[in-house]
Amino acid sequence: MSLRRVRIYEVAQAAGVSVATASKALRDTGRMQDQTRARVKDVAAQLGFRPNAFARGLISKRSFAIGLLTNDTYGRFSLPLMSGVSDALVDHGVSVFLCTIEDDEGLSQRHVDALLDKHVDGIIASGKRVDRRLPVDLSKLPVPVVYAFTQGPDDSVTFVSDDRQGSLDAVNWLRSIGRQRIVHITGPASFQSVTWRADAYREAIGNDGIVLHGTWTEAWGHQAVDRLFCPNQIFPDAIFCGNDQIARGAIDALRERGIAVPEQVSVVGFDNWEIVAAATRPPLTTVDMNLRALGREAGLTVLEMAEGREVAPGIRRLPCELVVRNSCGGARD
Amino acid sequence: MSLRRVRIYEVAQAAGVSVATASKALRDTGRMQDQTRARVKDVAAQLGFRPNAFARGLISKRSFAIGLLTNDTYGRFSLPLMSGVSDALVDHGVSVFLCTIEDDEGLSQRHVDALLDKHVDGIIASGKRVDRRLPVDLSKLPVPVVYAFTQGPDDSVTFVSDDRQGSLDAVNWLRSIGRQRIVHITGPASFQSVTWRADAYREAIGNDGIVLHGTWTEAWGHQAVDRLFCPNQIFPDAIFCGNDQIARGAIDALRERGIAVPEQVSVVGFDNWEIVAAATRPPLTTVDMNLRALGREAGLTVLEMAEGREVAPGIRRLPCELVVRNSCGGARD
DNA sequence: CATTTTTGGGAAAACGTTTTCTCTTGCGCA
DNA sequence: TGCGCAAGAGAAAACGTTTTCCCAAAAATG
Repeated sequence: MSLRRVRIYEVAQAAGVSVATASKALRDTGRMQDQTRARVKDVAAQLGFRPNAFARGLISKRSFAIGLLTNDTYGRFSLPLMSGVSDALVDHGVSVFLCTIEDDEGLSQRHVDALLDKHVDGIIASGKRVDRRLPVDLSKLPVPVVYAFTQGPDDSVTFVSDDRQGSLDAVNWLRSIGRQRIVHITGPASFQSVTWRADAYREAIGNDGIVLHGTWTEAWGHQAVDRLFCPNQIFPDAIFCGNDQIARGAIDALRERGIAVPEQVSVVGFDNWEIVAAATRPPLTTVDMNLRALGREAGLTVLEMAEGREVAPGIRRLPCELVVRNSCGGARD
Repeated sequence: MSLRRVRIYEVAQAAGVSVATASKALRDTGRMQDQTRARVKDVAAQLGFRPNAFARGLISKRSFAIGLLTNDTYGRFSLPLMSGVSDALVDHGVSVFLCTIEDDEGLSQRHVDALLDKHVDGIIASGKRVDRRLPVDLSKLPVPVVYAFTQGPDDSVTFVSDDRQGSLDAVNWLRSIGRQRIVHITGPASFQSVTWRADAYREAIGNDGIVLHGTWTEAWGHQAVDRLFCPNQIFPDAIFCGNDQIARGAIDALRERGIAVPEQVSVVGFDNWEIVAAATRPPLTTVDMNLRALGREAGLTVLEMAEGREVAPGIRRLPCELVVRNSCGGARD
């Protein structure tokens, strides 16, 4: 390992110009003959010159690094987000520090301190719950902060998915394939996203409907089906589930009762968590929150702010997308 | 945002010493009266002085950042690993760049270039498969590299889990609770880990046993059970599965056939993928590869190398751990 | 008391860029 | 011919530390 790195000084010498001219040639600034510029660039490429980030940062105050803070240890939400951020930024030469802080205030602070010490160009705060804050105050940092899939202060730039639109799409899809008695099995009422999704469900079916609250687990999906499909009752012909795990539990329960999915009952999930959605039998039609896209937007936005452009605060809702598999029947036109 | 950062110059002034003395006081080097040192430190703390990482790096050539490269987009393996790395290093002031490179050579190269440009102190290469290499050559980089859960060159420092020991533990546990007819349902024979686990299985039961190869899916677990439990046959009384998804498929299939788990058949998985292992009914007893510990070791090792200490190349196998839940019956003493 | 050694601390160089001046040269124009 | 101006390029300052000398005073030594 360790070939000595070549400095701009060497490039300048080899090209027969001064260091100043070499720098200007490479950065496309200053005035000089096109020929000179080309020659310097050639030499630099040949020598494999890569400017020293420390020296450059010392002057420009930019590190081309950002931090992604998350309390989602499991990566359910933060990984697609991260992937989007990274995607959007790698071509700008920006790398991403991932810091998982699991609701520990001390740990969070240490991570944030480490990020600030390294002069990150910005921070993206993200979480596993859109209606909770991270256990650390990022509001008076010397770098720009954007929030994605977590709650920020009032005047912050925040990206979330449009749960209402996603839910409307899901329920309307069920209606469009002829389903009439659609119920909603979902998570704890204390979650903001539960409210959004349930409200949209009611809005789409045009009446109060049936909303069952429980936990975010397969077990609850099971149990809810047991409750809905007891004898001497008119059975639902479709279930809109608050997440994919509930949907999977529901589908398993339906199969155990000999009720055919999707022939007799259609099931839609929420999250498009591949590992769950692809393993259900039949594979699950579900709402994808487009977290990668969310990450991309968040990444580009924090970069803009780092470059000094003003960004209006507010909540940006990015559209969800219904991913049609086989748990509903019908076929999207 | 943006309170001007205080420079060491201001600290020196406020403490009535020179910049040189201030630096030495803070870094615990040089010679001076204890009282002077204490005073400088006090003032620095009071002013909230944080040394500029660019200036420092320019001299020390250290960034206190490392890169974690992985092609495991889904994070199944890389997230626990990352978590361990980060854990071990955050208290050394080191942050971790996460780069997911999904088997794309160009993308990999861009990420690696970005890391080198930032003068990372080291790189940890990791993957989703222990017998595959990343699509990029890290062998002649100017920074130390360690490999974790992926294959490196022959003379590299590599960390993997001890699949043999983990498998022996699992099968011996089944034997210790009285199981006699133990079969092994696992993934494609082309995987190194499949071979390790199957060999250990055979070693533990002392004969050839029954090994069924298929895919890493629930569907295969299902199917394999269908094949094993056809009438007019002596049924196995335990299944050692190559991963948790297969185990889940198997358990579901057993339940559908009215075979009681764990009363009639014990099932053990591999991976301890919480989301699967905790959702099976009953919850799955399974082998945990201790990826966090793996990450911790890899992190500390790459740091040692960054600090210039020699580390002997070779493959380090870290122990697995059997996590006992309810899919086997019995109870560990 | 004279010399050497140690102690405490400062001046300045170094790290590798970018950027702001400044300088020379050549050219157009009256 | 003399003047102004633009083009092209370089010298040097700046960024904020760390580190290497160096120096004066104090202490130890003979």
